[in-house]
Amino acid sequence: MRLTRAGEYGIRCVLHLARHGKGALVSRKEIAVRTDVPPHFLAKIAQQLSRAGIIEILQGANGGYRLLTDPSGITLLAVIEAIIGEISLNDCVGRPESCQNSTLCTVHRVWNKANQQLRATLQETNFATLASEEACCLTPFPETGDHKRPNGKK
Amino acid sequence: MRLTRAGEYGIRCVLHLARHGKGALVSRKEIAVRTDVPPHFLAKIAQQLSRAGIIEILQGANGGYRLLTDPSGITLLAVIEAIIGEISLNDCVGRPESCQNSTLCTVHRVWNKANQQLRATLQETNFATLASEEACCLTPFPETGDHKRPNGKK
DNA sequence: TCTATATAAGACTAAATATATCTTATATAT
DNA sequence: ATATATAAGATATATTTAGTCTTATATAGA
Repeated sequence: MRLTRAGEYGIRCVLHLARHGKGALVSRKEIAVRTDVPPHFLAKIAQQLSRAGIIEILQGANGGYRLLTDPSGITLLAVIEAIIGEISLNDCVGRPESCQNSTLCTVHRVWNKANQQLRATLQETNFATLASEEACCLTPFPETGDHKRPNGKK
Repeated sequence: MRLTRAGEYGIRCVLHLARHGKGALVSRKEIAVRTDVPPHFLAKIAQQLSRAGIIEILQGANGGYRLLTDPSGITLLAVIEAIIGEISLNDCVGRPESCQNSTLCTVHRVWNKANQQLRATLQETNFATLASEEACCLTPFPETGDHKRPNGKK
């Protein structure tokens, strides 16, 4: 498991849409600017959210994105997994062939427990709650628009 | 957070040592073969475990590694964080300057909660327990010794 | 129907990270 | 002294992630 930039951006996107409520159409450009996500990158993320049934994409002039369901029915888990796939903390790298019986492996049991807990926690949170509170990952106003990679670590 | 190969290898290494008990000296070569970890890579990992005070490294002829403390006092969390640093699910990428007040941000609160849970779960597990049970990540007998990257996904 | 505007989709580039190896140096038992 | 074992850092390679660019498609409105 790793919350990639794409996953983070997906959360921002849905959070922004959630503040407009279910069905409200918001242009990709507005979302991109307000959430500080590169427009083309946002397009990809939106496609994944669309395939997951979370948003609807409207093409053409005056197009944009909108939530298909009420924010209260959209969990943090659903959004994240729409982007990065099902969360799994333990990749069981190196020796997958011998890991079929992972119920026998004590190490994997721990990882699996942790994994379940993590997914449960993320599932408890919905975007109605998130949108009603403060978030530091949405800009109140347009930004400079530069998207050089920060070289922050980890 | 991501359990890298190095982290996985670190667990295997300590698990193998734990089966020999505190203070028992095991050569790097033996560990490398039995845990299927490239010897030079193991050396690096061992250095991190050593700096973390988990193992002691003995140089010279008949050298090797050994646990400094009883396996029951070594947690899964300690080993993992010795290798990959403190676990953090949320990198808060993109906008670290505005994330100082993460207590205000509802999204971060969720991540932080999940993060605490995860670390707690990994801390509950010690290597005496792990070593007493079956594990699928240790080979009973020496392997071929080839270390091509598996191209398994995710 | 034409034009402007908006997104779709995939190729492509660049950067960061992870993984593994190689070389030279150092320590220790015999 | 010598053989054996690990230390430490440089280097190479692969993979993944992040972001951009180009061409195609869809829609509203003149």
